[in-house]
Amino acid sequence: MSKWYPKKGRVIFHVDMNSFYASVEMAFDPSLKGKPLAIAGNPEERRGIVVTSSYEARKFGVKTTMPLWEARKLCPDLIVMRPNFERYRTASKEMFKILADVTPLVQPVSIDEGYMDVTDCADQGSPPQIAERIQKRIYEELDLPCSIGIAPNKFLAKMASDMKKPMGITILRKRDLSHKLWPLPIEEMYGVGEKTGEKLRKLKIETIEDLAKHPVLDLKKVLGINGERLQNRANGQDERPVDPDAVHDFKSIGTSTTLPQDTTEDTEIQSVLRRLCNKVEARMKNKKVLTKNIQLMIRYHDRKTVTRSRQLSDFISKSDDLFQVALQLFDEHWNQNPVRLLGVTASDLAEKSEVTQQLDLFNYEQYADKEKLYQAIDNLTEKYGSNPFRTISMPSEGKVSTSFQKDFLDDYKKD
DNA sequence: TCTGGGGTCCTAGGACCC
DNA sequence: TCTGGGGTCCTAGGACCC
Repeated sequence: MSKWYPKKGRVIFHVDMNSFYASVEMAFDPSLKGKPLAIAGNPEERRGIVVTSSYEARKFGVKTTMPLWEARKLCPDLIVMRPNFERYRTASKEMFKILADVTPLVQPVSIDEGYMDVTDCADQGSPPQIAERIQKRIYEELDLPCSIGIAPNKFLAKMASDMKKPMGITILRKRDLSHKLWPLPIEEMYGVGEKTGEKLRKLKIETIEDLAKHPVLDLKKVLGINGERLQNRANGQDERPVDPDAVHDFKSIGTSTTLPQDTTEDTEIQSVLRRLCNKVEARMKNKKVLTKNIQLMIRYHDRKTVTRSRQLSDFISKSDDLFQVALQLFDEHWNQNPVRLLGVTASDLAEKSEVTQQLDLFNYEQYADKEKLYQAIDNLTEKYGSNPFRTISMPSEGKVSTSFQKDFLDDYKKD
């Protein structure tokens, strides 16, 4: 039997920027400070919603996702700006640079929040000291407020950063659970949204403590595997590591738009799909990836939303190719009702360089040496899992069909 | 004259293969 | 003369988060 060692706990931070977009605008133009401000998509058009609002605006009841007309009714002096994403991205980069000065173990989860594993940063001071220093630097150097949660894992750190806003630092240890976490209403738990909240209420679960103590089989019946996971979290258990590389392996690139008016007009629909595909192409190019799966999203007047996708035999990246698939999906599945929103998403992505590298594998003169070929195959298998050969051919860069690859490989292995 | 746009993860059924 | 069981892939949809 192995010797028992006390398991060294982790120290995880969750850094959460306070009303980020609004705060960035205020840092950019200090005359906005102290005023009710909302950032909203398309303030001029109908269907604008509040994306972020300043604390001054929140006092009037303005909330994220609230339709703009409603926000203006609640707060007639509301200053409304459209988002400047470039500005936010720049601020975000600066913020993450400050975090990276503490440790490389930083995992961005969105433009305005991230986790840090500072377990091994004891040389820089106690966790609260480190957190204070981070908060101070972000405030003094970028003029931006943030809240920081300190806890033994991601879930608790996330909950902690939410407890004091703005400019809070909250420590949530295991021994604090019963008085800091458990009294919260179940809807405030990260991972519990509207639907799950309703299901839990039906089980008479009203606080996080109720969830923590509920028979787990009951939860599994209603929520599946998620029931068990939520209960573990309610009990302060969460083993997920802080993964600095998680940002790099993104899984899809998509864009969508709500039309100015619902339409059944074929030419308009086509031109919107074109625009969406152009945008996806540009973003894929930026990230140097190709796609093998295109998904089309159609939302109708009654907000009923339908998604249809197609798995392709070849990697594509050109707008024309994307458009061809998207339009085909549209024609096959549109029910002729007025369309409110259209979206195009590329998934099953692969890095362009690696797809090219895979192609090279089948330039087989290069692999006259069988050992070398097998080595190359093993490398790819290790990298991509059991079957790297499904994802090889690219129409635009030398025609190599999947079946050919398979046959070729079978032949090659025979002798 | 309500409810955007960017994502992730999970589930479930059917096809298909062995 | 009657239908197993496991695994993977594909598709569609739901839930959640910021």
